[in-house]
Amino acid sequence: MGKFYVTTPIYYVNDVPHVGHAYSTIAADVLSRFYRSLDYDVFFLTGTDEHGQKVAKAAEERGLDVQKHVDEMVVPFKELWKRLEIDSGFIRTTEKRHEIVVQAIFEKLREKGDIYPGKYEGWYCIFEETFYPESQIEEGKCPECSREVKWVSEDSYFFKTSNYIPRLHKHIEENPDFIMPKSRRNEVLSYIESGVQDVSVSRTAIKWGVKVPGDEKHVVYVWFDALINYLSGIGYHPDKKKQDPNFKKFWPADVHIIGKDILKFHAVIWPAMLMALGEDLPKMIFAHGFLTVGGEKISKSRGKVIDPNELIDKYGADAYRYFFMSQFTFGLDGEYTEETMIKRINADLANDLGNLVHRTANMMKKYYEGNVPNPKYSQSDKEGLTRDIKIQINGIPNHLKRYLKVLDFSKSLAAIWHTISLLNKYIEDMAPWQLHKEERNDELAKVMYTLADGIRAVAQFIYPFMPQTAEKIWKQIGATGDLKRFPETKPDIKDLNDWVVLKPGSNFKIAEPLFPRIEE
RNA sequence: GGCAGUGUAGCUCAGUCUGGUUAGAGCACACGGCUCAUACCCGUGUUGUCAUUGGUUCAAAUCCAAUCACUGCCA
Repeated sequence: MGKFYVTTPIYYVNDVPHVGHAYSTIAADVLSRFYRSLDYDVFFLTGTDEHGQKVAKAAEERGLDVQKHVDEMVVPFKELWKRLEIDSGFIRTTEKRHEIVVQAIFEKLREKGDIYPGKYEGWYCIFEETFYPESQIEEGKCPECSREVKWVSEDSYFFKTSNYIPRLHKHIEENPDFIMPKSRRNEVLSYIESGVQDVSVSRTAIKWGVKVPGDEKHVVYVWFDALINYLSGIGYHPDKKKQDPNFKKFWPADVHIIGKDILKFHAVIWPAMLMALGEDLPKMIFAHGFLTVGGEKISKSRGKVIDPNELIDKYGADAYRYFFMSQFTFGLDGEYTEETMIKRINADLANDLGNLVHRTANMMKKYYEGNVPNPKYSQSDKEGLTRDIKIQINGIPNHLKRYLKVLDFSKSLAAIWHTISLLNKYIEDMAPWQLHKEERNDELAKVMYTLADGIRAVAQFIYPFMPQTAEKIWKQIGATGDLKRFPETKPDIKDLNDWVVLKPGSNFKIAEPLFPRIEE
């Protein structure tokens, strides 16, 4: 089977984790679980970016040793990922395994002449850790954060980004899926067509960072340092003899999930670095949109930070995951309100999914003491509602493969929810309570089995999105197979009797509703 | 200032590339049905000058032009 390597950005530890961080990370986790369930060998990497001026300053303000400070700051991230059922590898840029690789890469590129010494002069914003051209500066203020900028002149190493731009341009043109969505791809194309300067990759004014080998008054620029995590996290080393076998197995990355704000670093500088190293480029860089509140970007300075922990406390991890994956188109901005979240939880999770499982459980108890009956599908089931259900379920795996290939999470969930609606409608149309009253036992057994097995399929479909709920359902319906093995599409449905997956006799229990309705 | 994108039902959006049956979905709302269920589910229905104006065409939400509003990237 194939391999799949997915990454999120590594998050800057100066922030407390917010919904934006969780958004990228959940998306990556869904992909990672999905491909695992298809039997791919999956590596999912997230982590934290812990170097840079801002971090050192924050530590100083707290009167703490910087390493100690970052050791503390990383904790809320790890805890949040645990709560959200994020199943990933984790890298910190202050780890030895990372720093060694950064230095080795720096050294290799310097020997190659791709990194050369020079002088950097310009307006610099300490907060953003970015230089800005004269034209963007108004009244000495940073165009991003409006803090004061300083004129800085310092020795610096430069990376010959410009060398690789023609090749990069060609690569982007020839690989339409390299930068997604398309609007971002156009942005990058027009940006590199306007001319790209070599980037400064070291600082002398900063101490907290990876030391430049052989020139220790320099520290490696945070972005150069940070991007390398995608390699160091899977055991890369420029010296092939020092590489971990994992690297060969997983590189190139199948998708880097990023926010649209860091597109240029990932779509221009990063590929240039990889070309300089002679490594393959990632297959896809997907820049998702921002979550907005009141139409504005969520930001600390505007006081619009939303703490994921609060929402998880109130609604649970799976409802959280479901809401953010279903509500927004991944490449576009999306407006967040808690009211919408409550609506979606009630309508989709409580009414549709939760109630489907619950009502089925009740009938199963009433008619069969909770033991899933053995169906006898007959000739007449070659058409009609039961077959419709089977066909619908049979189509889902391919839908999901197609949608998730382009990171369309909301369409994926919509397809699954369409199945859930059909199952609810199936109950209505077949009216098991009538069949029971009239003692049409064969028909009743067939309907109840179809429901139970339909729920089994739904549990497997939602597993990548809502692992806890899938587990709960799996247990509740008494399934014994592997929940985490994605059901494959059957090429042909000739005889429904060939399609008995959930074992008849399984004990389908009544349990607490999966998602209680939220009353406002 | 340059380039790009967006503007469709009360809300969130699909449809636009490759013009062509009465413009769709979900939510919300109204009515009806059902009763196994978490007052749930099922059915039916309402609402749209498809941003504006003009053009091309037998035919435009879809193509073209201009305008307005908002957004992004660059300067």
